[in-house]
Amino acid sequence: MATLGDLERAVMDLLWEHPEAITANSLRDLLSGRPSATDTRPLAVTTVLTVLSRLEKKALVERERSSRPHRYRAVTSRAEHTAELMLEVLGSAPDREAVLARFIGTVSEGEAATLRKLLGHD
Amino acid sequence: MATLGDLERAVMDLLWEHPEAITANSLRDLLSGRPSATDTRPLAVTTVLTVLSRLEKKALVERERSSRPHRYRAVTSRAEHTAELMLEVLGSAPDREAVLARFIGTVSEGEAATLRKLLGHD
DNA sequence: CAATATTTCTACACGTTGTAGAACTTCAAG
DNA sequence: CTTGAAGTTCTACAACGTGTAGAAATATTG
Repeated sequence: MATLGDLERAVMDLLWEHPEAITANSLRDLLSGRPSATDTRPLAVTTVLTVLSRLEKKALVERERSSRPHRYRAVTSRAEHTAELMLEVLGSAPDREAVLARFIGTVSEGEAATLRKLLGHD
Repeated sequence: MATLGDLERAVMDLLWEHPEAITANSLRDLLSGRPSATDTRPLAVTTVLTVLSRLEKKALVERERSSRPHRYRAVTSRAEHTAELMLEVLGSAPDREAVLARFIGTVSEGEAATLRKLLGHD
């Protein structure tokens, strides 16, 4: 699972916020409105299409080829994706428990409470 | 915090296994012995030095410039490093708790037990 | 000092990402 | 059907990171 570039990331963020599939043109408009794009020339649609293709190849995005302006949607939710990334990072460690210990030591108290709840029963 | 390439990773793995600072030449030898290097020409020591410099720039490695063949050591333990990476991934999520929920749902029962212990008191 | 070991510089190939024009395809209006 | 607009795919290139290492500079040691 490769890591995302800035634009790919921005596109994914938009797709994650949009439950319904969305067109490349809409995405371009949304991208133009985002903070980091102020005072920059709006992206060409082809640019957006290129990153969408790449994201599709990475299996992060799915497209409806049926509807004419193709519509794109994220394959997984951001939470799922992020959790997968975390597991991927953790997975490569031979000392998983030590990692978890460090990790736990850093989350906020509120989150620790959430974790306790999630782990609750046993 | 950038992500590591294969060789950078291999070097870090060796440094993490070696508590004492170690020279580039030793590292080259160790690298030649590792599984993925069988039937490959051994790396040039300059190659190892290059990646060590890059790792130093990334603040993952520290070198003793005092001793003549410089000696290198990892700045943090692998567990620390991995935990930091996990936090970095998690940090970029606006829905941290949802991510944690997914995450918890995937760790093994043994690890869940460890987590409970770590979160133990409340 | 001269030979040798070590380190730093410089270089290049290859893959990824941002970026977009050119060329091709499809669809709707006439 | 034809044609033009809208949409999609191809092709390209620059910038950057990484693997790789020779050349050049520097330090050690005999």
